[in-house]
Amino acid sequence: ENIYDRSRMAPKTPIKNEPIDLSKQKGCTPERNPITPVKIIDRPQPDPWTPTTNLKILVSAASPDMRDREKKKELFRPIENSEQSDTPDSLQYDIVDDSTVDEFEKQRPSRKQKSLGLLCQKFLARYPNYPLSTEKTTISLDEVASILGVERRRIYDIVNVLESLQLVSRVAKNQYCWHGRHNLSQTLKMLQEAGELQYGELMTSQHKEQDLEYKFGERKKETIPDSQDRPLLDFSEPDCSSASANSRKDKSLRIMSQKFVMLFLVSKTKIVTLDVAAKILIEETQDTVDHSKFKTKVRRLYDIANVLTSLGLIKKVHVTEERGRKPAFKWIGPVEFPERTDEFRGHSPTSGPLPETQRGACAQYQTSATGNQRFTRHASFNSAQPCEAARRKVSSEPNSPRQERQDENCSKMINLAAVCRQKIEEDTGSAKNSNISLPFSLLPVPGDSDFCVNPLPQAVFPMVQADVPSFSLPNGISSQASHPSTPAASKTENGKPTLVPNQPFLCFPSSSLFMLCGGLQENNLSEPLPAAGDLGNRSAEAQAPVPPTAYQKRSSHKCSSPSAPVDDEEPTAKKQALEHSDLPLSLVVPKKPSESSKAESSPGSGCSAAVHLEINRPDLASPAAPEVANKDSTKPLDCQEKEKQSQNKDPDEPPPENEHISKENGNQPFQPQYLYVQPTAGLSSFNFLFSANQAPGAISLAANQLPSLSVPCVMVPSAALASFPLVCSPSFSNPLSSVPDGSFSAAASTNFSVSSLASTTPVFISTTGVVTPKVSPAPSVDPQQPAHPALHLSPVLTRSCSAVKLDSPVCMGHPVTLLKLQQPSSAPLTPKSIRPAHHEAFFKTPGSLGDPVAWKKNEGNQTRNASSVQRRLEISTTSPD
DNA sequence: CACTCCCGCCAATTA
DNA sequence: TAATTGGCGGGAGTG
Repeated sequence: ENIYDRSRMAPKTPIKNEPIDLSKQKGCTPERNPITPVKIIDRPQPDPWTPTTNLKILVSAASPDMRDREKKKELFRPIENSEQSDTPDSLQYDIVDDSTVDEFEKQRPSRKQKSLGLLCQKFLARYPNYPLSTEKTTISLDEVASILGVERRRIYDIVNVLESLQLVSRVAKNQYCWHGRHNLSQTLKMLQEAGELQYGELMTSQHKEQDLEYKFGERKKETIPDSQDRPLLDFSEPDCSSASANSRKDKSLRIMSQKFVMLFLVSKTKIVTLDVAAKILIEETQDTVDHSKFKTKVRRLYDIANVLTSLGLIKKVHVTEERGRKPAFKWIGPVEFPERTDEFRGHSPTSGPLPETQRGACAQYQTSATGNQRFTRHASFNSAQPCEAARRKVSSEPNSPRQERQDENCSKMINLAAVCRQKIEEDTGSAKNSNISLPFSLLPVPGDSDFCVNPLPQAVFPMVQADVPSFSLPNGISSQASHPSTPAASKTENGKPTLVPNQPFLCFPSSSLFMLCGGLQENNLSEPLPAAGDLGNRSAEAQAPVPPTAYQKRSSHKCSSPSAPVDDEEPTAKKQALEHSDLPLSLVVPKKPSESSKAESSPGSGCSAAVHLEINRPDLASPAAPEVANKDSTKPLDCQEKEKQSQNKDPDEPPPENEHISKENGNQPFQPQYLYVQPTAGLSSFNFLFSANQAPGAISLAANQLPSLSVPCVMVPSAALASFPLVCSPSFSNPLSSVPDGSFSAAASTNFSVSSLASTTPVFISTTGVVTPKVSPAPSVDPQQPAHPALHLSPVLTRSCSAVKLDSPVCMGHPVTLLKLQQPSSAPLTPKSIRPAHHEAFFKTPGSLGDPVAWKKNEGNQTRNASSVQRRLEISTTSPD
């Protein structure tokens, strides 16, 4: 560090080419400022020039090996201890062999040693992950290049990617400011949102069958106003913006990196194959896919992937499909973004108590968003590189450059999100004009808009957060829900608040799964749970012991973790464990599922889709729904919003229990209460809705409180993504006995298995009442008989769902039935029918999407601006000193 | 041979 | 105009 400080002095431009060997300079004291950047000779000399050098060296030495290992193992274990180790995960692993290797390594700098990934690690090693806010670390490109012994060009590669994640920002020529990972979670969150908008459809729709599907296997999100189908944005669409020069920037590594990350965040499996990513990223056309272009894209993706790997956000895996095994990357970073992922990821396996934090975060988020909105304008276009333009422009405004930058970044992101939303809105509703950025929250869209769900993460969050802390959802839910609900419920029914409050949930942290169990209260409950419990004995334990509250054991990790740390980074060990389930390295994906098969294969997708559908169809919601909504209002605030959206669905779902439902609906005696759970950890975009009241009576959870169990849960894929596996067993509580009504019964237990892929993804939700009554006979349902039956799923769902039944390892022992919620309407649909629609959606280019014109217009304008904008950042150059 | 991806030419941007 | 950035793709290293 010392080094830099000094060195950083004046930013002189370095001489570019002189081949000075810094390498030799080892001797040199770090101090020597690398004013001129010299190229260093390739061989990286491990010699310690600077104090930190040693570390680097070690790392480097080890790293190559490490990399290899990675492949084999899981390399990333988060290192908790080392603070120094900047890089969260990756770095550390390197350390392994250090001693031995280095020398010899030096000797022969194999290609690996020069790898960008390694280089990136070295780079990251120089800076703290979480720098004190106070000190701003300035990065001098030249300096770094010389220190690391590489050409600047390589540094740009790294910095550009880091910049896309806002780990650094460009301050001026040759100068970058190191921000560390403080903002990482926010950035990811924004990307996720943007990604959902942008790619949600794709994901869902993609039919590219070959490529995409297997991966995503599903269309996760149609949630988006499919009707419109338009993707939202194109962020960086290069093509469009010919106007200004989108030219370079559009294609920029930076944008590509963001998109790439988005894909992960949107993907339910969290695995993205290179080729798919390349295709998606080649916005131009899937069609034209030039081979050459494709190749180039892939090269770039490797570059990006190497950096992301160094950051510990992804790891390489292989997806096996028919054709064979394809290289792919799996997201191992945080899935949820509480606010500060960082913290979590660090370690706290325990439930991260985020509540406040998150809220705070949210608040900030919003704030920033709003604050930034101004940026939005620029960005609005955002489709095309909003980011850069924004940032650069912003910079133009001189306030505090740095801050602004960050703001900018945030703003950019936000803008994007906003844009997306807008679009969505537009789609849904109507208004198109608005270039404007919306603030943050989505708007409820007129009419259908409900779907919007996605958009509102914030609101949701709070809830979750709250929950999380304690035990993750359950508590929070229960608590919140209960409270609010209680009154209502109580009124309605016996006045028991029971609904929510007591529900027990189980969450399985498995990366993707969540289990929700209702009705823990009852003793019985425990049983079922336990079964499930495989995953976590604890879960069982927890539940058992604690009646009212739900506890999630693992969930705590996950759920709570909204931070989702689990998989992500932190717990290596955990991770591994989880991962096992998830996927080791290779996955096999059913790429081409025959249709029928397909259903099976992609349960998750199906489900998601189904869910999605539901969402979309407000119609479903019986008239009651609205009312309900109102009522809901009584409920917890947070929830309400979500609920609204969800409501539609819910109403339906509950129905599964015919009786109750009917009653309910009619009477609405129960107010349907839903709890919305934000997708916290791992779930990227799922929303959970729990109907607090739902069928309380039906459920008859005797327990006063417990009744909650019976509450049907609805998963809503948040906007697009949704594809997470969830399992909710409303009835869990006693599936058997529990169902007084019977209606429930079936639903009661749920299982879901993770499909192979699934491990990560599939989620199932069973609502107590399955939406479609048709199927099953409630009565018949046995807990054991899985599945089935009872519910009916929309076709789509069905297939997926049906498949679902499996027992995943996760599954608990006892057989649970899975229930899927579907929309009523859906039933008739066949998957096929559905698909087509999706197809279209597929890759559309932005233009294709919505109104091309409109878009373009906007974009164009913006673009111009953007283009015009140049980087002004300059450094005041005042040397710090 | 297929994957990876390093290397550095050279154009677009900036200064 | 010079320097900085960074797209791009040849082709080498690896397995």
